Amino acid sequence: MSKKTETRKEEIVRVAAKLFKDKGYSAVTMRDLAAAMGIKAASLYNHINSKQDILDDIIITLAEAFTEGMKQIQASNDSCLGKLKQIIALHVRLSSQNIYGMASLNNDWMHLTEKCDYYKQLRSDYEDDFRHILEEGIASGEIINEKPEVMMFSILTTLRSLYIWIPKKEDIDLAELTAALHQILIKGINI
Amino acid sequence: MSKKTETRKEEIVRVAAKLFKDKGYSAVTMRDLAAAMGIKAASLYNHINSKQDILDDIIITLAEAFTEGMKQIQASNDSCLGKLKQIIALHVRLSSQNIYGMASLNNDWMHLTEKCDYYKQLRSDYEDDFRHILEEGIASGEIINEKPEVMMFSILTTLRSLYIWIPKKEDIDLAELTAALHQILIKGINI
DNA sequence: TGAGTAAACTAACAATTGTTAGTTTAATAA
DNA sequence: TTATTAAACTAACAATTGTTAGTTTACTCA
Repeated sequence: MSKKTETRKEEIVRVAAKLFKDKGYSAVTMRDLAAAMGIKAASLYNHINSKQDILDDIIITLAEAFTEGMKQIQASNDSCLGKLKQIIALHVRLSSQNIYGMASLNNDWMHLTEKCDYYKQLRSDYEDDFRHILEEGIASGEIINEKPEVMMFSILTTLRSLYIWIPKKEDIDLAELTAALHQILIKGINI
Repeated sequence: MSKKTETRKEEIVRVAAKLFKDKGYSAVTMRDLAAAMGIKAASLYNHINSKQDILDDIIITLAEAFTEGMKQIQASNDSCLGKLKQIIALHVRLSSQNIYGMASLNNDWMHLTEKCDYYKQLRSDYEDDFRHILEEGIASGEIINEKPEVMMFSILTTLRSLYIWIPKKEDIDLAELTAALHQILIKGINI
């Protein structure tokens, strides 16, 4: 019952994500996708319902994984800085597992239709949780009291963009990357 | 001879950038743009040559402004940390002056055609200059010796994404934002 | 008044879009 | 063998795309 081999539908979604990363959802045609699969466009519809459904699948799956990860971090008894470190690790893990999907998540979420409100709610909740951790850290004296909004924006933007950068750096291992990000994002870069 | 009033063409490019920010270049049609201008699509062609030219205009203008800014920073006698502070100020200034254009620069550069190689060269040179400043800072002991590639990625990603975030924060003034970014990106967020 | 011009218009084009309908192929299970 | 089924195919559709050609409108300046 274990799904060790991917279905044809999963293969299509995976290849689509790759194309979406390079040109964006709108610029990728079903004929482009079919060619990348080695079949004709009409044949895609034996496996998927619509182009829209492919995008929904890619984005919502990832967004829910982030939500799930955040819930586990919240439930941990870690310090605020410890939770931040866990968030960094979460982004490194999910981004490296699904580089192409992360591109759609970041750049093509506005092309969602029925699922768009749901996605925006997940993202907004995630940011609220993140902000809350920072504010707790400020209250407890773990984190400097300097514009938590700018802090969150800076850290989250970096983490959300990891997908751009990870594939270029195959020499660096993920634990090493996580550690470097922790140093740079939390402790700063000056002596 | 001073261009105090914008030409019709400039107005079209400005409105186009606004639309491109929301939906991306590929998803914006010339009929969308015309409707936003209050005219018919064919009328746009009295002022512009093609949809492609609009994107070229938006992106190359901005990319050259960043190149010019970086050249001036390089020419200054500032310390490495001082130059980093100047880079932060440069991004805050250009991003706040052209929020919509920054979206195209970040998300739609791959839809450039003839100008794409030129753009990529400008970007690559900019990153080389940035990396060089960091490496000098490490050599001189101003900056920690921790993976300059990750450092550059983190800082540059945050600065490049300012456009997402600046319009939402009209209460914060730009000098204040620059100062907060300097604290957070350079000095870190922990006590 | 009349010429010139900037900037809009209508109408249409060829190409491309996502998608559907109906059919064929090839492999599997009875 | 025969029946079933997954997955490909061809052909076509209606809508939308960027763009062109030719025309009209309205304002400026001599």
